[in-house]
Amino acid sequence: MSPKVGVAPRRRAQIVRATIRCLARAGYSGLTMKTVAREAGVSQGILHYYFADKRAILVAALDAVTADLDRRVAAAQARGARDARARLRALVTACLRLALEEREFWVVFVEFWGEMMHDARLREINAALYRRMRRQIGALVAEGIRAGTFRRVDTVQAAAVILALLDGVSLQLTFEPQAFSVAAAVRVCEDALLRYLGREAR
Amino acid sequence: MSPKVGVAPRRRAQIVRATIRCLARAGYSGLTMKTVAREAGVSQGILHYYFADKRAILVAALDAVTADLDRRVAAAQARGARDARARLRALVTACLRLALEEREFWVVFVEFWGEMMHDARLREINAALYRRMRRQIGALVAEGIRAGTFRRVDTVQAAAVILALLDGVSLQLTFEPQAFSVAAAVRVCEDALLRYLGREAR
DNA sequence: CAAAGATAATTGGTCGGACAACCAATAAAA
DNA sequence: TTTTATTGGTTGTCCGACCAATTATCTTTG
Repeated sequence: MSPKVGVAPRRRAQIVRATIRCLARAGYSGLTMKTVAREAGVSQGILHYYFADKRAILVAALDAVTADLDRRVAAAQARGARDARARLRALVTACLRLALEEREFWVVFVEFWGEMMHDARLREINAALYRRMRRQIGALVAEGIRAGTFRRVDTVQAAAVILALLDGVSLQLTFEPQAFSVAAAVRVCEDALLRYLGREAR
Repeated sequence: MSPKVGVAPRRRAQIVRATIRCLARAGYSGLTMKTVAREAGVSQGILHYYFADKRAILVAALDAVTADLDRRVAAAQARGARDARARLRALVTACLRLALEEREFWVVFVEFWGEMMHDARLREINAALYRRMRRQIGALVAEGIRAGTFRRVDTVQAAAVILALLDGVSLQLTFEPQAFSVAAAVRVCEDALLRYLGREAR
């Protein structure tokens, strides 16, 4: 299909990054091969040299976005404190900041949700990301339980709940940024989660 | 622009409903005036008689979907028990069932999220829906507080948190229906919310 | 190590098709 | 008979895909 050596990987990445920028700027419906080619600074024909068709570029773009998303989350975890509660706060902050301040990636991610409804391949990429996220969050919760910080909650359920809350709050932050500040959102989320996970009511 | 009497309102509604069905089936990117016209059983020319352009149809469609969404939620509230806790459960159940069983509306709603990023008019319609939902949920929480069922939480924050949780869980239900059943999702949500709102740990 | 040959990379341009928008003609309703 | 409603067909535009031709980059070999 496409070469595996030489400049190929770099070109592919260049095209994918250009696609993400175009998506962030004009949206899914405004995405054309022409604008992508111009954004990447290459000719239109080359897009079909590196990708079978437009859809293949989209799949690669979602792959790149999801990879970037959990790379960022992992980074936030790495430099977080050892304490489970502090690491949970770090994760929450990282996710919410991403939604409001790194608009490009979050916008593209939300745009893909609509397409996933009608494309199993995109859906699977997203499902894999969510499995990784839930596993990571679940491990964090389990750690807190072992340390006696959190109550003995079902870690699988807790991971789903926490991820859901983050997605939902991120959405509200994105659509109504004037209604909530990131700091306030982090505080609210943390408060809600500590109450959900806490061993006793404050 | 478009007539306000005669068959006009019915035709407009007919076109909008056809648009929603097409969106649910083929997605935003697969939506064409031709398919909408065929789905509505009218000619293509008439779409431009009742709507200025394609975008206007989309705006009307989002209007219809949001109106339907909070009509359904309100209905679930109306036949719910008087008790705040039971009404919260009814609201949670209604929202989650909507996401999984009334796929048509939920799919279309999620598809619009992507477009909202690039269209202020769509964004405003959505923001209005969310304000109504939060107001409704906030009132429910306030009622629970007055009755002594819930702790003295900030009702505005609580409404945002509850709505966020519902959106997030609905998304996971939609993309990975095999991973969660509706019943389980309702149970998990209710457990999480009661712990969040409860006056003391169980 | 350099010329030659092979392969990879890139271009500009073309093509059929489909799209949104428009309109002239006409049927139905008031 | 005037207004409202509807049609079928037309139009110009733009899209994704494709391709022939050209250049750059490796590989082999004399």
